[in-house]
Amino acid sequence: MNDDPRLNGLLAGLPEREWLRLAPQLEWVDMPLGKVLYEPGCPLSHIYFLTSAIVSLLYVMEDGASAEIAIVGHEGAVGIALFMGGETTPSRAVVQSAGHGYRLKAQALKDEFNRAESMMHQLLRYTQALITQMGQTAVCNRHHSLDQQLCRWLLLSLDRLPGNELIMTQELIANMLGVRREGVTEAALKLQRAGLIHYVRGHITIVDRRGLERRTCECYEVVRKEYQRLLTAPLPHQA
Amino acid sequence: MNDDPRLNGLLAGLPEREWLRLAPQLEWVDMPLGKVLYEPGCPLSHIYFLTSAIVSLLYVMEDGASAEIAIVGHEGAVGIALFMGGETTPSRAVVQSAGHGYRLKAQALKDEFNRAESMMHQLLRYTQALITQMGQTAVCNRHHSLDQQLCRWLLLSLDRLPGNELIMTQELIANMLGVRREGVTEAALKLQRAGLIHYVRGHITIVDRRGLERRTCECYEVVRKEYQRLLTAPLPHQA
DNA sequence: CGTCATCTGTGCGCTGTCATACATAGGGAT
DNA sequence: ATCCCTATGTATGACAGCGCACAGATGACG
Repeated sequence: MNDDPRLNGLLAGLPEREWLRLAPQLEWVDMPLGKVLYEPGCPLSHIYFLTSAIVSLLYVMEDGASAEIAIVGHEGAVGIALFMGGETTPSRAVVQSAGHGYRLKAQALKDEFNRAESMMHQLLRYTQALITQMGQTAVCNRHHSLDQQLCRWLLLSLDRLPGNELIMTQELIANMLGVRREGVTEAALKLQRAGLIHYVRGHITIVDRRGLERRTCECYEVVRKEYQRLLTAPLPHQA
Repeated sequence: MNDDPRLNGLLAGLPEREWLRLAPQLEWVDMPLGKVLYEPGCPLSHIYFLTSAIVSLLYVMEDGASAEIAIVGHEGAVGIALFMGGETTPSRAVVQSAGHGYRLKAQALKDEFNRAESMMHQLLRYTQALITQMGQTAVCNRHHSLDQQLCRWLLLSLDRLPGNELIMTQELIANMLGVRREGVTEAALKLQRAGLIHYVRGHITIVDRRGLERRTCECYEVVRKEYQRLLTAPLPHQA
C-alpha cells in the first residue's frame, strides 16, 4: 500500500541511473500528526524524503516559545544537516500534516553523496530554496501583520497538499507562527467573513485562493517563485 | 599590503594540498563601507572570502523596509548560492564594516567543487552554520525585545572584529535589525546608562562584554556555539 | 571661525499584539 | 441522549514598537 517514492520532488528529479541505485535503500515510513523526526542536537539517523506529509521545522526557545522557520512537503527532504556535515541542528522537525515518506539511512546518503552528482546538486539546490524560505520567514516576522502571515502560511501549506482543505487547529497554527491562539482566531475570522476560507474545528477549507494571494505579503510569492526556479521537478499541487 | 588570505577561517581550514591549488586564483579585494557585493536576483560572479570586513545579508521588501538575516565575517564566505547551485539569491550583500577579503571566480569555485573534498565539506558546514543564524534570527524577531536583539547584534558583530569598537551609526543598526532608529537610540541609551557600552556619533565601544551577554537572549549563545561546533577553524577574535 | 550636515535624544498619540479570563459550541464517547 | 473535552469567540487592560515632529550636539569643511 506504499505510495510512489517519486511523488517526492527530489527523488523524481534524479536521472534513472542514480535512481536505480538508490531505490532499494529507501524505507517507507508512516508519519502521523505530531511525530517528531528529530530533536535539536540529536544526531540524525536518516534523511526523510516526504511524499504526502508536511513537516514543520521549529525553533524552540528555552521558555518553550516556538516559531516555525520552514515548511517541508513533498518537494523536499527533512534532515539536510546530514549532508551539510554538521550532523545535528538546533531545530526540531515535527509532522504538521499526517502522511508518508521514505527515509534513507545516514550512511547510505553519505556514500551516495561522495560519488553522486545529480543527487548532490539536487539536494544543494533544495537547500538553497529552504534557506530562502527561512530568510523570508525572518523578514516576515519582523515586518508583516499577523493577518498577512496567516495568509502566507495557509498558501505555503496548501501548495504542499492535494485538495483545498487543511486539517489544522488554530492552536497549532499559532504554534507554527509563534503567536497567540487568540490572534489566529481573529485573523481567521476576518478571512472567513471576507469569504476566503471556511473552517470548523480543525478543518480549514480554502474557498478563494486568489483572495488569499491578494491579502498576503510579498513573502509568499518570493518563496514560491524561488522554489519553482530552484527545483527542476515542479510541485505537482501547485497552481 | 594585502593581508593574509588565511585570516579567513574557511581558507585556513583547508589542507595544504588544496590550499596550494587554490591560492593563486584568489584575488584581493577592498571592501569599503556600503559596498554591495551582490543584489537580489543577480547572477554571482565571485565568491568572497572575508578577512577583515563584515558583510550583512539583507532581505529588502518592496516598500524598502529591510531586515538583516545574517552577518558574515572572517569565519565565512559571501555568495554561497554559487555552489548551492541556484546561481542567485533574493538577498542583498552589503559591507557593514569596511575591510578586505579575497574573491574567487565563479567558474574556479565550480571546478574546485567538482573534484575537491575538503573545500566542499568546509563550505557545506559553513552553510549550515549560516542557516542556523538565519533561523535563530527569525525566531528572535518573533519573540525577543529590541533591547535583547541589540545586545545579540552587538555581540555577533564584535565576534567578527578585532578590538572592542564598532564603527556604526544607530541609523545603520536600525536598518540591520529592521526597526526604527529611535528604538535603537532608546535601547542603546539603556545599555550606556548601565555602563555596558559607550558611544559617540557612530563609534561604539563595548565596555562590559559580560554584561551584554547577560542581557541578550539565548539566540546569541545558540549561534555562537553552533559556529564553534561546525567550523573547525575557530574564530580568532572570539573570547 | 562659522556654517551645515549628520548623529543622537525626546515627546506624543496610535496600533498591533500580548496576557488573562471567561463564554459558547461542536462532536465523540458512553 | 448526555457528558465532557476540545476548538473557537470575545473582552479588557497593558505595553512594545511605530510614525512623526522637532531639539540639541558634535564634528567636518569651507
